[in-house]
Amino acid sequence: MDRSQPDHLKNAGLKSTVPRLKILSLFELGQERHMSAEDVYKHLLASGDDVGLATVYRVLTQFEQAGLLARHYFEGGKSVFELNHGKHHDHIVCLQCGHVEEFYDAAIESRQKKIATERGFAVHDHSLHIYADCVKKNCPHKR
Amino acid sequence: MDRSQPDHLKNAGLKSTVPRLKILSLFELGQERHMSAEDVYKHLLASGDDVGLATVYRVLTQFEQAGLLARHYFEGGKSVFELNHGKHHDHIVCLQCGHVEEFYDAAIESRQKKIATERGFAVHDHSLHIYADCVKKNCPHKR
DNA sequence: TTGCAAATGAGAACTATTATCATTTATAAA
DNA sequence: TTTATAAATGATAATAGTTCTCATTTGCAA
Ligand SMILES: [Mn+2]
Ligand SMILES: [Mn+2]
Ligand SMILES: [Zn+2]
Ligand SMILES: [Zn+2]
Repeated sequence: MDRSQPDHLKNAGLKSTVPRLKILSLFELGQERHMSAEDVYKHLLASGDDVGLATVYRVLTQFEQAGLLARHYFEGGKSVFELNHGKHHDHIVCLQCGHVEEFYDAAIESRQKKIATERGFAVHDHSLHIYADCVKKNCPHKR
Repeated sequence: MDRSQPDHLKNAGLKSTVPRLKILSLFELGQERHMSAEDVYKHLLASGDDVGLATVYRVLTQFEQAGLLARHYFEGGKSVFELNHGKHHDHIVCLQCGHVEEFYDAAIESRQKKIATERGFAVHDHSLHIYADCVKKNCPHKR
């Protein structure tokens, strides 16, 4: 059986407050999969929920630490977050329209691990971002 | 025959000014390979050369656009620069000591291109950063 | 209900970077 | 060589993203 949002928070050791529930459902409703703090803040404002920007930042970081969200650092400085479904993947970011596409390649993953291990590193994590233009599709995701 | 620094600048369409020459030789002397704007600024101060911080930022960006330097966005927000020797490579960053190690893997590179192309993207560039602890070496590169 | 640690919100502070603009400088013409 | 001038510089203001501070509010357990 599915668990409710308050349970998700409780399991993460976070008490279920109004701002946390609102932010979590924003991601779970899946309107937009990858969102910056500012994106989240604006979505909340737009739906009449007034949550402080500082709270948005705090909650996003807490959710990341609790494993509910994953944070990515794309070019452009601001971090973006997405629901953490436990499946690691990498990203292609379209430089024209900002569209983000996900991929996973077992061969790339294993070569990375091999390379780092051979050199005496214990891998924590990695990021692989491909910056490109979605030419064939003629950028259907204008922003 | 090797070309002088002023020639490097001239070839890049940049006139050879004192700050530009100082910044270029800082990278060419190779004391530190990967440097942030702040790193460059501090090195210059330390050697008695007073170049404005704004100039450091401007020159680094110009050198990047001219192809003299490559810029990387590691986690932590600040960009780092290194001499662009024309050979693309990726990075392993030690989370303990900050040491940066470089690698190149043809298999990873070609899989990336294949994946992006199959999905209709024209790749501009990519970044692959592995974040790790250099355990075997017991972090010999303390910062 | 009440108690209170935890969470929140408003705004200050901070960090990295870019913009503004008066002054200086590299270079090319005279 | 001077000189003209467009480009470059440096001080500092401004901006963007994010974190910190602290007085007030709130979830929740007794
Ligand atoms: Mn994703
Ligand atoms: Mn490098
Ligand atoms: Zn990956
Ligand atoms: Zn690569």
